[in-house]
This record gives sequence, structure tokens and C-alpha cells, in this order.
Amino acid sequence: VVHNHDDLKMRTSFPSSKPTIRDIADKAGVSIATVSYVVNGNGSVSAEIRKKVKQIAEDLGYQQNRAARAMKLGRSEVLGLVIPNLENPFFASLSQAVLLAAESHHYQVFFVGTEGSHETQKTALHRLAQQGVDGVILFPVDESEAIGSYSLGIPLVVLDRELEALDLVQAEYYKGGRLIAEHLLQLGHVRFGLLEGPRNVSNSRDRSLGFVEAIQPHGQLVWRETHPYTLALTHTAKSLLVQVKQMGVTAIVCGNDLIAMGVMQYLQIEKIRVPDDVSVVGFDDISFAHMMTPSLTTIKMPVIGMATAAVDLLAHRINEGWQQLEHQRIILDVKLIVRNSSAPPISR
Amino acid sequence: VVHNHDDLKMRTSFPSSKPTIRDIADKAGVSIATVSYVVNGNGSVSAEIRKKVKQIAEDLGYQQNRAARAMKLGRSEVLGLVIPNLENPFFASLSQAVLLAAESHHYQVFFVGTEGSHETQKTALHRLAQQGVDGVILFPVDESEAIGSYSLGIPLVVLDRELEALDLVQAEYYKGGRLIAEHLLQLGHVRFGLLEGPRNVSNSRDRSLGFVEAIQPHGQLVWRETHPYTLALTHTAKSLLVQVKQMGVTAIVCGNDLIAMGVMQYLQIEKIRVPDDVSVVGFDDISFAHMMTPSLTTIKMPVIGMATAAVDLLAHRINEGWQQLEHQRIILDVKLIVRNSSAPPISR
DNA sequence: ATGAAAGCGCTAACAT
DNA sequence: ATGTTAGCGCTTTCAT
Repeated sequence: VVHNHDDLKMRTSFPSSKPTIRDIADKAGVSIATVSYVVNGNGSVSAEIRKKVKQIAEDLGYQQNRAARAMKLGRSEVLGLVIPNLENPFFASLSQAVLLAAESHHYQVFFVGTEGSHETQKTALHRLAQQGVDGVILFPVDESEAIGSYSLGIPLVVLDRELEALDLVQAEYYKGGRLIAEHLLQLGHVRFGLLEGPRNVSNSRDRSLGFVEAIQPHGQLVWRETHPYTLALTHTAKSLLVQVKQMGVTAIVCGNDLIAMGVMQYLQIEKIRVPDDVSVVGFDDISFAHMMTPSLTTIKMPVIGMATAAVDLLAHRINEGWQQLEHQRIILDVKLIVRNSSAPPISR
Repeated sequence: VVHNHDDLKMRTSFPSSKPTIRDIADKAGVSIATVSYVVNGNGSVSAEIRKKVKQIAEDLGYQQNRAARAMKLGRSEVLGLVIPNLENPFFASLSQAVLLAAESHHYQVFFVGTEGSHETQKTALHRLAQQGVDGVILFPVDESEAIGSYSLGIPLVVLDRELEALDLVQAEYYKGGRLIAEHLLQLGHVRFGLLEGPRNVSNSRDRSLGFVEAIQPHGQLVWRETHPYTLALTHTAKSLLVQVKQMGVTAIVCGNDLIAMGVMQYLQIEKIRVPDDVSVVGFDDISFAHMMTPSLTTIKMPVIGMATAAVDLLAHRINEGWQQLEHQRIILDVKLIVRNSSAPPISR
């Protein structure tokens, strides 16, 4: 359906194009330098002229051209943020946190989603570099490609994943895996199913490793299956879930909350009760995790800390000369959040 | 925990700054014009030189400076997208769709979240304009401020909300409300509770209006309460929910899926069964809606269509001179998705 | 206190 | 086919 807004008439006058400092200078009878001083609040300008210029700028609806400014200055005061998938609420929280952290450094953030493809990620990074951002925070789709080789010419901080020769900000995934194992063992679970995240992602491998090592020697890993970080379950995953009871599996450990939510829903369909028949544990603590019924036991990621660390690191590297500094790795703590999806196994 | 990556040595040579066409021209022994022709694939350049220049650009890791290009060209081929809240999955889907649509027009998208504040929205819009984007797609936080008065100097398309003197892309919210009413009436419901979205948002008002009008004359609106578009329920909402049975309410209509999810979780806590005791309906059809137990009956928004329409409209306005065109309003169809959270009321 | 002017990297009209 | 050059809007040094 398409209507024309017949009743909406143009009522503003249309400047043929955006006003520049030149326009303001002409109108105020001063030089463009003076206007620039006023706009940026430096230089010494008499109160009178300052006021006049400000007024005219206001009247004209002047907007500073940041591209021109950046060109002159050699920096844009803009950061790029590259995220694999906007639809995962975890990334939404993280992005939000990055935005906030960047603000306190007076950086603006440009934001790109790569939807899990290397190709998109690569072009996104290049586009950002071409656009002149001062630095990039990258949450890589995975680790199968050496990002360093893209050689953007600008500093790059990597979140969450292991990549050579770059600054890194991570969480203690291994410990997260251990915490889950310890929690479940303590509840009395012995036989586990593991629905882990993609293998080509170190955080996923670390989570699994922590878990698998920590259930030794008493726990048994009955099955272990790789699964994408999505709500929709794979066929294999479903077939494993249907038989949990037959296999005596009493706890299912998932690579992230999305998988866990998929699992819980599927179990409900199959009339397998959580946590009575089987406990389910996630990873990330997205906001939906505590809204599930039952609410999801999971690992809380240090989202704010990661964002802050990444921005701080990046800002530092931008200002201190990014090539000279040692590469840093910052690792942040995770926390176990016990909710209702985990409980002692009901002995039969 | 902070480590230095002692083992990671610098192994690349560091160009003191990013290479420009000047650098390439010098190295190739040609003029910068020729390099520009090669880079942009126009002009007439001999195959030999073209090849040579390309090679050198590659070797130097040349990245076109889009800010300079934009300055010269008067357009950046970048669009801005302003979204009120990244954490609502509906916006994630929408953003994703906008990204895709923009790509087909060879536009890049810069992406800003405003977290529901007018102040942030205003600065976001200005920043985008200053940064030189060619146009903006805005999903306003609400309609209480006249966006037009920001006078950005660039075309602006508004998604989903009613704002004067601008191009609009919307969905048939009113019809969505009606569909819900008809569905529930058909199931045999008579007494309803309405947990509607904020009043200062037209889409919310339209949803409610459609519903309220369509339950006439047989349906009864037992209570009606305004609620923010969030998972977390207000105190009032909870108090209304606890008494649904006493009040004989058999169906609760929610302003969006987030509210509906909050409602379903709270009902579960209160041992009020969905849909046996009470039916629940949402609006948006976010991906989590069908993952709930029971899965959520809701209205599917034309996300792809909205994104495509918005980008098309914006691109058209950018290219055809944005001030001259009539303002357009595009309204897209919505669909009822019946799932398991709605069922006939159990007669007592 | 104010202004003139150079130059950031690029494109394209206009030479040659 | 290739080169010269003006100028996009801005900041800032260096004059005055």
C-alpha cells in the first residue's frame, strides 16, 4: 500500500547544500579560521565575535564536517566494532557495553554485523579501515583465518577469540567449564551429555576442555556433539536428546545459552522434564536465560569488563603508537549462576 | 589477569602511515590521476600500466581513503541506521534486514543504538550527519519530539512510527490488533486483559485500537494497562496477572513479544497455566517466540519488507534530490501466527 | 585578536 | 593514454 502524503507540504526553505565554515565566515564578516576557532572552542576569539559566530552557525544549522576534520587531523575519533551475529542477544549486550565504554573516551562507534561469514568479515574490516576509523574491535567469526594478515593499517583488538599477534580480551572459558562440572558433580550427577559449540572457536574448545577435565575421574561423558551457536537444534542433537533417559544421562551441558534454550524446548516437547529428568546448563547468561521456565543455570560473562578492557586497550594503542607496544592479553573472570534448570538427579 | 605476550614478536615492517595514491604513483612512475583511474576502474589506462599499478597497490596494502573520496564526490555511499534498543531481538532482525537491503544498493550501513533516550537519539543523528552519511533510517524512541526539526540536511526515512513531514515505513498495526481480537473471539474468549505498549508510540496505540475495536460488541476489556516494551514486568502488571482467574479473564493480549514472554514466565511462577487457564498473545514474532513453552501466538512483522522499503525509499530520495519529492508512506501487511499459547477457554 | 594559506587524499574536467 | 590541476571542508602555523 502506498499513499502520497498530500497533506504534508514543504514548509522549510531549502539551502542548496549544507553550510560550511565558509558560509558562516562570510555572513559574520570574519575569516574561516576564526569560525574554526569558535566551533572547536580553542584559539583566542573576542567574546563578541564568538557569540556572533555561534549565533550564525546555529541559525544556519551548521554541522561540522567530520570527514574533512578527520582528513586534516589524521584521526576520526571513531571506532569500528565488528560482531559475527546481531541476533544473539549476547552480542547485543556486548555491543551496548562497547558503545558505553567508547563514549567515555569520546569515541563514536560504527557497528557492523558479519553474519558468520569470513568474506563479510574481511570486507567489513576493510570498509571500516577505508572509512578512516581509528581502530577496530573485532569479534571474529572463528579462528580459521589469520586476521593479522588483512593488515588494515590500524590497531585491532580481538574479543573472545584466540588470534596471533594481536591484542586480546577474553574471559576465563576454561574456568567456566570447570565451574559447571563442579556444580553438577556436587549435585550428584555422573553421566553427562555435552552439546558444545563449534570446534574452530577457541572459547568453545576451552569451555569443553574445562568441563571435560573437571569431571575426571568420577564423571562420565556419555556423548559429546558439536553444535552451532543457534537456537535451532540439529537433527543429531535431537536424536541424542530423545534418548537421554535410556542412556542414563542426567545432565546436559551446552556451549551457550542459545543452544541450551533450544534443548530445553525440545525436551519439553519430548516430555522429558527439566530438571527432574535431566539438568541443563548454558553459557553466557543472556537476558532470556532467567526468563525460561525453568530458569537457566549458566555462566555469566564479564560483558562490561570485556567491553571496557577492549576500548581502553584500543584507545591506548591508538594514542601511544600502535606498532611499538607489546601485544597484550586480558583475561576476565566468569561466574556461575545457579538457577532452576539444574538440580540433583532423581535416583531411580 | 594481564600477561604480556612475550612470545609474540613484531614481524611485519611498519609503514610510517597508510599508503596513498601518491605513494603508488611514485612507485609506478605514473601520475596520481592514473592511479585513481585504475583504482576506480574508469578512465582509459593501458593494460600494462593498469596491471602494474594494481600490483603495487596490492603490495603496499593500499586502502582507498573513503573520507577523502566522499569529500570530493559529495556523497559517501554510507547510510545511517538508528535503533532505539539493541537488546530487543526484533531490532536485531530488522537491522540485519536493513544491512542486506543496503548492500544491494551498494550502501554501507553505520549503526547506532540510542537506548531509548531522546538525547542520545539526537546526538546520534547529528553525529551521523556530521560523519557525512548520505541518508538515515530512523526508528525513533517515540513520537514526543519533532525529529524534522533536527534538520539534519540529509534525507531521513522513519520506520514504524508516526512523524510529521517525513517518509514513513510502517506495518499494519491496527490490522494486527484486529487479527488478534478475531482469533481470540473465534476461540471463544470473551473477557480480556490488555498489556499494551507505551502510549506515546503510535504503533502501540494502533495495535490497541485495532484490538479494542474488534472485540466489540461481545468481548469485554476487563483491564488495560500500559507497559514498557521489556521482558521485566512492572509491579502493576504482576498484580493484575495474579488475579486473572478471579476476574474471569481468559486471554491476555500483550504489546509485544517481550512483554508476552515476561507474562508467560510470571504466570508459570504463579501456577497459572497457559493456555489452559489463560491464553497469551504477543506481537512481532521474534525468534524466541516459537521457542517458548508453550510457543507464542503472535503477529509476524514484515521485517524484510520494511527494511527493503526503507532503503529503497532512502536511496531514491538521495538520488532524485530529496527536497523535491512528495513525502511517502508505505504500509506493509502483517500476519497472525497461531501457536500454542492460545486455545479455547476451558469452561467451568 | 584575527587572517592568510598550506595541505590532508581524492576525483574529474581539461590539457597534452 | 596519461598528466596537471582545482577544490571538496577543515585545522593550524605563522604572520600581522
